[in-house]
Amino acid sequence: MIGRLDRQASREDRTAAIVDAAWALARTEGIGGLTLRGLARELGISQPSLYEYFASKHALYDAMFADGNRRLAEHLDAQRLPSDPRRAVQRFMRAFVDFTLEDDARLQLLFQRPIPGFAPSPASYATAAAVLDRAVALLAEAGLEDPADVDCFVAMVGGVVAAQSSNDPGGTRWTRHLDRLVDLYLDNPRRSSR
Amino acid sequence: MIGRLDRQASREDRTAAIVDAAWALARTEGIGGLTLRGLARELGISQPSLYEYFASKHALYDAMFADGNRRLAEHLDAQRLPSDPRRAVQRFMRAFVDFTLEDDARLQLLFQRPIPGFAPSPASYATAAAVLDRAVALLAEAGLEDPADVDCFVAMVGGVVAAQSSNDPGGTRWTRHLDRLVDLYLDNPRRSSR
DNA sequence: GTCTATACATCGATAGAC
DNA sequence: GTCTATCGATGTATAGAC
Repeated sequence: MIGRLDRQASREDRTAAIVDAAWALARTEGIGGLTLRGLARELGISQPSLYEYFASKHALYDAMFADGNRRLAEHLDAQRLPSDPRRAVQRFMRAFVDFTLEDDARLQLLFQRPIPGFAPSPASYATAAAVLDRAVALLAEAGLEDPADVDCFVAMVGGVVAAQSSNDPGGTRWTRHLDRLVDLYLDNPRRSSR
Repeated sequence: MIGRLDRQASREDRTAAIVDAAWALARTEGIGGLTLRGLARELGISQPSLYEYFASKHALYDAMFADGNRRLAEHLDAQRLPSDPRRAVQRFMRAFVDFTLEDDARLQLLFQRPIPGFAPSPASYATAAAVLDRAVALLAEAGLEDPADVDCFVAMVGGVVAAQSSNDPGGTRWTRHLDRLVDLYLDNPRRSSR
C-alpha cells in the first residue's frame, strides 16, 4: 500500500505525491508493469483523475524521468569530493553507481529503454545532460580530456552498472572493481606513449 | 510483408518460419511492439493459431532468444581466428560487437531486458552461456585468467555495445576504440605490478 | 477538481465448433 | 490444426453530475 492522495495538499504537492507513488509501484510491478488504473487504486482516486495532473501516461513517465535525474543530481552534489582529482573522480563515480543501482526501476527508466515509444522531453533530458557535464568536467581535471577517452570511460561505467544490475543484483561483483577501473582509464589516455 | 505460412511444411519448419517472421516484425515495430495479432496477420493465419506453436507470447520470446543466440554462436564459430591470442580476442570481440549491433531488436532481446516479466528459460540461457564460455577460453589464452579481470572485460564490451547502440546507432563512435580497449585490459591484469 | 460512467481501441489468452 | 467468437485487461479519452 502506498497511501491515499492528500486532497488538502497543494496541487504541486499532490503531483509530487503521484510521482512518488508511481515510483513505489514501479519498484514492485516493474517499470513496464506500471498501469494508470493500478496507480489510481493505490492513491485512492479514480483513474481519470490522473489526467488532471498528467496529460498522458508518457507525461507521467517524463515526470518520473525528470524526478529521477533531479534526485541523482542532488545525490551527486551532496558528495564532498576530495581535492585530489583522481580521488574526486572515484568518489563521484562510486556515488553515481551506488545511486543508480539503488533502484532497479529507476535504473531502467533513466538509462535503458524499457518503455516502447517513450523518449524524455528535451526539458527532462537536460537534467540528465547536466549530470554528464559534471562528470566530464571532473574527468578533465583528472587529465582525461580527449573526447575519445571520455567516451570509453562513460561506456565502461555504464557497462559496470548494467552487468552488476543484470547478473548480480544487490551484490558487488562488478562495482568492487570500480576504483581500479577508474585508475586504469585515467592512467592510459589515448595518446600516451606507453 | 513477410510471407504467408506454408501449411505444407513440417511443423518444425513452420515453427521456424514463425520465429523468422517475428524477428522481421520486431525489426520494424520494435521488440516491445511485437504483437501476436500483427504477427498472425503477416503470416496469413489467425492469432489463436499461434498458440498451436507457442504456449504464450513469452514462449515465443524464449524461442527468439534461443534462435538469436544460436545465430550468434554460428557467426562467432565462422570466424577464422588469428593464431596470436591477442589478435584472436580482438577478432572475436569485433565479430561479437558487429553482430550484436547489426539488429537492434535482437540486441535488446538478447542483452537487455525490454520485456517486462520475460526471462529466458534455462535451456535458452544455456545457448547464451556457451558463447560466454568461448570468450572466457580465448581470454585465458591471451593471459587474462583472473575471474575479476574477465568480469571487468565483459562489462567493458557490454558497455561499448550499449553506448554505441543508444547514442550513435549505425556509427562507430565507440566501436572504433574496441581494439585499443582490448589491449588496455589484456595489458593490465589485476595483479600486475604496474 | 473529482467523481461515475462510458466508450473505443488494443492486447494476450481461452472456449468450443469444425 | 485452424477457425470464429469471446473474455478480461489494458491505455486513452470524453461526458456530465457534483
